[in-house]
Amino acid sequence: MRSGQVTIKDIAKELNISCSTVSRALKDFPGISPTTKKSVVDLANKYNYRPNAIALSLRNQKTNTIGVVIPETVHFFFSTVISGIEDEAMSEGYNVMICQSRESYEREADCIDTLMGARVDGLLVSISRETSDLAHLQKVVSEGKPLVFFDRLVEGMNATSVVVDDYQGAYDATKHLIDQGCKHIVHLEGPDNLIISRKRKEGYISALEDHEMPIDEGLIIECRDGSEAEAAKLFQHLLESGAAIDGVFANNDMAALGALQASKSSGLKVPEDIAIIGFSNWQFSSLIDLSSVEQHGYEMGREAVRLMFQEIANEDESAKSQIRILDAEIVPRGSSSRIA
Amino acid sequence: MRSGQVTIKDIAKELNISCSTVSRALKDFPGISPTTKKSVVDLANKYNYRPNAIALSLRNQKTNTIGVVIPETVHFFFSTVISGIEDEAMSEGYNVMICQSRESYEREADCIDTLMGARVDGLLVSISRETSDLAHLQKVVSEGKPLVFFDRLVEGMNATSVVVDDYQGAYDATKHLIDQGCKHIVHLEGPDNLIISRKRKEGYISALEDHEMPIDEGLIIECRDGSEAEAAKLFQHLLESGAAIDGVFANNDMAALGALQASKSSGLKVPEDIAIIGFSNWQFSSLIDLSSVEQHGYEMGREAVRLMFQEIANEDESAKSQIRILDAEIVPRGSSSRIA
DNA sequence: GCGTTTTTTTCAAACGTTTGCAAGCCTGAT
DNA sequence: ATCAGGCTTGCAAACGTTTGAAAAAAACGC
Repeated sequence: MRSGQVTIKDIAKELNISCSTVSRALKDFPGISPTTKKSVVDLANKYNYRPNAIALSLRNQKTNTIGVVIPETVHFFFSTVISGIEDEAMSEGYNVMICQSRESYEREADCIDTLMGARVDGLLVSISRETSDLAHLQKVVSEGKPLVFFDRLVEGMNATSVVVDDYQGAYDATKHLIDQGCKHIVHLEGPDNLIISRKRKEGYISALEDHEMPIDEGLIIECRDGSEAEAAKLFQHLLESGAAIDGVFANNDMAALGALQASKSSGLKVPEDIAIIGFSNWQFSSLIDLSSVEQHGYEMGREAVRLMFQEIANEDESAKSQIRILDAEIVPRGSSSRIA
Repeated sequence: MRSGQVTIKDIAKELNISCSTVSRALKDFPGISPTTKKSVVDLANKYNYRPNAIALSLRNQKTNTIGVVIPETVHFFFSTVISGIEDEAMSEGYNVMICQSRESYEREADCIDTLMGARVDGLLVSISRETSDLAHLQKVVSEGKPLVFFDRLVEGMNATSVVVDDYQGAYDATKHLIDQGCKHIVHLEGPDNLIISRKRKEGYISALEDHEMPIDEGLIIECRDGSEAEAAKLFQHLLESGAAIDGVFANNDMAALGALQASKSSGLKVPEDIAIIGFSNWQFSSLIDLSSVEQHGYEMGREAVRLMFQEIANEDESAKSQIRILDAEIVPRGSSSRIA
């Protein structure tokens, strides 16, 4: 018995027939005698034969694998997206190969190189924070490989993308606070170089304008690293300055948590004195009853794969470069709900 | 220009030389004239040549890919393990292919089939909750494919495994509560059919015994689905029964959170009236200042890959079937720390 | 100019699979 | 007998790469 897994050759040799016959017998091709077919199938089962996907890929020039480049898998949101990607891909008989860029440009380029070397049938990419040079991505499309971006929109390249509507989510979140009676709403803003941060800020401002509320630049605070501690410190500072505040819309749930902690330690009641809502609906948010905005990561993953399949199927350029914008959905919880 | 990526053949044709020459030129083989080498390398760069990993795999009978079968990627712990797996694998030039069993036996078998078909060089498996029949795994080892289990130990198969020391972690957690002065410690137990639940319960009991404290079966409560709501309800019930309780060691952080909420809503102060510690050190635990036990998932992932490489390298059976037990480490936080 | 060595290049096979085409065999009609 | 026609099977090439062995080309000594 040979060491590795059984191949068509092994079966052919043992039955003294040709590989062609075995191959055809295994896939119900017409023109194979029932006797032969049975003996082949029996032996294949006995030896637990599995077609060698590598050989198939080489022959068919198709790996049935899609590559995913993502900043981090440990982030709850991204792992949710991956889940959606896997489910949708698996249901179509595709495998998924994941690489983490760790928010590094260099690693991202490496990942793409590796996946291109593995001859994946398409690439799903959420670019790293560092990435501004797009040469490595241009190469991908110039070689005719389907490419779909998700979550993070890439400016300066017209490729198919799936993103969540940050503007609308932010607008709704802010409007929700207004509906709860908030008059002085702080925005804990994300890093200015990210598109999502800007979109969310715009949504916040538009909501205020639409409700004829003043925009107070002093109530917009940038949280650069987006950590809980940073937000808590900055927000505490703001409270101590004596500003009248009764609502917070944070760029992410971590920052919202920071605001929550600062509020409580300042003796303010949530949501009575101050209503708080975050963004992203992290797992912990439901646990601590923090209102947030759901980004539907799972659905985003599935949609990205669906668009990918469209690109793989359509040789023509017709379906290219569309941008799918998914709705963000506010999830009101205890931290912001004053009205029963 | 042909559609797909450039191959050695393309380069050979364009330069009117043979594939062999191109291949050797690209990898600094001796016996290639400098002129030829230069022209080949230049053209390869120009066309952005990348060796076809599929073809290489077929030829070398080695895919440089390891397969991972895991119940869920969205669990924080598992995604941490994956992170470790990826880092260690990548550093050795390996790719990782991940399949989720979704805690289903059938899907698990499917995953393994797929990965075997993809001819991964080795398999890393954390079995599903449903799995009791081990035939699909036996097949893997009988075909000589390296197999390493992680996190969930498999009884009845002697394969290499990496697990965390649940017993010791539970012992330390319980001892920690005792050290904080707790006299009546509840254990919120996990489902009895899981080995980890039993180990943790044993650790809890041993710690009590070693400190000459009575084992009160009434203080051991089974939380079957391990949700926060379930734990809160059961614990609330226990409190209302008037039992004297001043400490809780929960099988996982979700249950611990349930106990925390029930305690607070009953007007008990944490940690003064009741000290609480969970298990797994989920991401939210640090955020809500819940004490827990860290399982070092990242390290577990790396270690699993290291053992895998050992198995791939060692043809002999010498290094087989070892069990690596990683230390669990208690992370004391506000929910249990009475002593400053 | 010819034999000999050295340098450079090519050939061919292999990895596992599929598939168009050709070939073998058998049956029955002429 | 011969041949058409239908079943069944085999051959060979292809996918992209590597590599031992052989061949070709160049360089050298005389």
